[in-house]
Amino acid sequence: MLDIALIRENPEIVKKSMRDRQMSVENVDRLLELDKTRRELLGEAEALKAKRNSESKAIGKAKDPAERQERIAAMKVVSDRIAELDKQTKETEEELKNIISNIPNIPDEKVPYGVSDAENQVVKTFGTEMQHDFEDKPHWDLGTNLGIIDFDRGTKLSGTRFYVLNGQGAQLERALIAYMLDLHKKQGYKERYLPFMVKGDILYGAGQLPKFADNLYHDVEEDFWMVPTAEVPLTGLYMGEIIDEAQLPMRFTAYTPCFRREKMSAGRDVRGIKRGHQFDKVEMYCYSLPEKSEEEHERMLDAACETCKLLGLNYRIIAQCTGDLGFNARICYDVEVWAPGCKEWLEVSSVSNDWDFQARRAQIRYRDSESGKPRLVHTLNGSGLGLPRTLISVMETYQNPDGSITVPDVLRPWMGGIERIEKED
RNA sequence: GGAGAGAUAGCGUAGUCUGGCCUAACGCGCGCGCCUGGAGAGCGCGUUUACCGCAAGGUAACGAGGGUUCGAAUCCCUCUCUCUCCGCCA
Repeated sequence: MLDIALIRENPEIVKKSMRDRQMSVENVDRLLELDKTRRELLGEAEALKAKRNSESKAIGKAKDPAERQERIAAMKVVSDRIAELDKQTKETEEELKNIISNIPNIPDEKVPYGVSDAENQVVKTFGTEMQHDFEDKPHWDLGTNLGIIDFDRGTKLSGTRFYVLNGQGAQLERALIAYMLDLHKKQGYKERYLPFMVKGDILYGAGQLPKFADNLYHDVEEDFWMVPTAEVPLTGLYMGEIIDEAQLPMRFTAYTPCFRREKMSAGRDVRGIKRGHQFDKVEMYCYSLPEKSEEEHERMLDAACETCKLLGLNYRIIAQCTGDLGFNARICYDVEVWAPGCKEWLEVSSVSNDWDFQARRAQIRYRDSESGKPRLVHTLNGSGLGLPRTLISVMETYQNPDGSITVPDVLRPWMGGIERIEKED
């Protein structure tokens, strides 16, 4: 959420940011109108409340019954007017909140302008669009042939876009999770094991509601929401709190499955495990001092890249353009890994600095040691990494001519020391 | 799922029966000052947040939301969470 004062004073900056994001801006004028109305209503209501408070005290002290009755009757009129004003204020604030909740963060000046993800910019490439000197197979063939991915039984259990990992496939998934968590721990991120279902207000605080409700799974009976990313509970951890300045930065890492409804178009990303309604992810998150958040952003991007590098994958860094930038983000870099079998770059991480945008919505503050006043923290989040696509890249990058898969060195401790995944009996 | 007890400021608690002197006492913690060679003890002062306003100042918040009332921490309703006991369960 943006600061209403900022919108009031610089509506053109907000409008430009929304145009850059290819959004319509007419709501901004309505918002300014509501803001003005709200302050007028408050002014009148508060003056009347001041009068009522003092007069009510006086009534309490008044002895003469006739005088009391007279003053009570007079105050009744005032109270009715206050009730009316409060009602109008509430309605105004509801509409205002509804609009401001849907205004996205303002892109950083470093974010390149672009209409869609087609205009994202490659910042740096590490490695190549490599191909083996034999015919590269896509992971769905590799996985099916080795018996480590079972698409049919996944569909049987849960429908389209679900799959089952078998044996060493399952173990490889588990190994990747453990490897990533341990790596991020070394990088200074503290591990958390979190609930996979959260309450609605946590999703609101993280910026997922109300705008993205139709991408979420919701248990109506108990009003639980399945997390679409660990970012949501990681934001919720300190929602509404005032953090001791000495505690910052607070860096966390967590594994969770992610649940997304993804009303996907038929025919797009249908093969393999690239996009599903449930997938594993290891996330990084940071609560930062405002002055340090750019530094933390670099640090987090490095942490995500190091994961790819140590796995021996070919990867590149992409700067999201204004048209692709996520709602909460002020600036965001994607990390993509090369998959020689599918012959495409796969997004495995988005590393965003949300600035104070998410913190304002979730009311996450710290006490500034100099002024003694609470100030909003900056929050950052980044995948480290998304599992299925990392698994794809590992399988396809490390495939051998006979269809087996060499286990990357760094994963072997979690794979019982085996060097190669071969067809199981 | 059943029965009961609770939720007040950083923490612990008083106030609720009997509405007004309660934005709210007290203790602990924390901060500043005095005292001290230094520390402690002691003493004094201070210690929530948001919103409106140039300011003076004002308004709001006692788990959340609604209601009654001139006036609600206090009375009524709904909900959430915590604890204890019983039941059930991986």
